[in-house]
Amino acid sequence: MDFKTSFSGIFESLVTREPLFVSKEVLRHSYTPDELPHRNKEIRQLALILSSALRNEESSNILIYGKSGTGKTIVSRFLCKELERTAKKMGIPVKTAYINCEITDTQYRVLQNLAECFGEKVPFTGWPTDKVYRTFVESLDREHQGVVIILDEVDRLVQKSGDDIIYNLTRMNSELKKAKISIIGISNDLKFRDYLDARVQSSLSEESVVFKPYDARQLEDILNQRADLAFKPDVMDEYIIPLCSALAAREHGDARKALDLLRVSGEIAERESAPRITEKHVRRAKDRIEADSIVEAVRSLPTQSKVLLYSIILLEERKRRIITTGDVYDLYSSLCRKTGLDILTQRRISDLLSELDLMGIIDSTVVSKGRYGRTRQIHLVVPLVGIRIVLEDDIRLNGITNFEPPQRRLG
DNA sequence: AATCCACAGGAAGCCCGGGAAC
DNA sequence: GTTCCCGGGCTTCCTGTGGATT
Repeated sequence: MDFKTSFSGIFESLVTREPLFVSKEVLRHSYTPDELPHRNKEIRQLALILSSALRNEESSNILIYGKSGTGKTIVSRFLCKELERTAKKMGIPVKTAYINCEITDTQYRVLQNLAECFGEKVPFTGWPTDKVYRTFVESLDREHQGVVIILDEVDRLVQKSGDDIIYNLTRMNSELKKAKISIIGISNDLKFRDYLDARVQSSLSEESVVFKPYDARQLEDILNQRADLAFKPDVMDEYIIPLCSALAAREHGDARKALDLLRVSGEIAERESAPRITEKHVRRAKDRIEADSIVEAVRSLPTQSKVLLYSIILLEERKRRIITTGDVYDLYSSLCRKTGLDILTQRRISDLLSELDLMGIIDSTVVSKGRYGRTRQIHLVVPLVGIRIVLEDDIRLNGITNFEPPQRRLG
């Protein structure tokens, strides 16, 4: 390689390049714009329900359904902000709390988080749950106030820890003397209601609002609105936004994906010092977003899952026949012996495989092979080479690279 | 029709680290 | 220090199962 030609002028190009962005923040998920296109109906519907908090009345609990990237979270947060602002102007005490149940996914932690939102100090573990509950109730009831609690991804919480928390929260009003509480549950799962106990079902979804996926044209409006703020004028071809919208619309109208796509396209173009964003950048952005999320997911896997995944890769490379749970477990065990790691039971491995399946790293289907039993058929759905490198990067997996798996007798 | 394989996946309970309260 | 709680990772034990084989 000729260093003189390849690197000469590198600083000039960095200094003189014109950034395409005015503000990248506008394209991030955390940004809440002043206007939310194509959600007027839902906003009005929800505002009507929540407005009773401003009249110091008990307001209904609400369940919001919709797939990811349909604006559920952003609309709820927007409304809470507005509610608090209006209440402050009117001199009415209203407080809102937002909890993401994907992270806060046990009864204890939800209550602990809520208590902390209201200024209580509760350790993240140690107390009996009912004590945390009491602390929270007392903290709420110290003054007359309306309280709105958003439980985002509430389906995850119920799936993991049952619906006791929801039951307790919805029942809380009968215990409160001064404060009034209402709950907004947000769920990605449209069938979520069916998993709930009948009592909880009726009390949580006194009102329900469905957020339909955006279609390509609506996504375009959203992107246009943000792009005006995010980019300098005239930095992209006019079909870039329709393209991003169309690509995202194919994936059930996920606005978040559309925004990511636009932002990353811009970043790629900027890094190349391109004067404009073109289709080429969008295509590349799409590939990169997909690859990055896989690599990140694999990198953050616990060691045991990494070894497990590594054995799937080795088997996949041999391509002898369809991979089953038993095959993977055999190879996994010998890898563990070689590295000195504990060998987990097949039961546990079965769960880890389900997790990998859920993450979309492998694809597995349970099939029955008659006399030859019931098992999972497994295959990798991510690029083999890429994740192999990520796995071999892990120091703890040292010593298993270039591992020759023992031949397994054929069944 | 009965059998049997190779697991899937539920239930219960253990162990550990983290923490509070006494 | 002892005793209590919580949650996560894990094991043990278990029942269930679809269809080829007997």
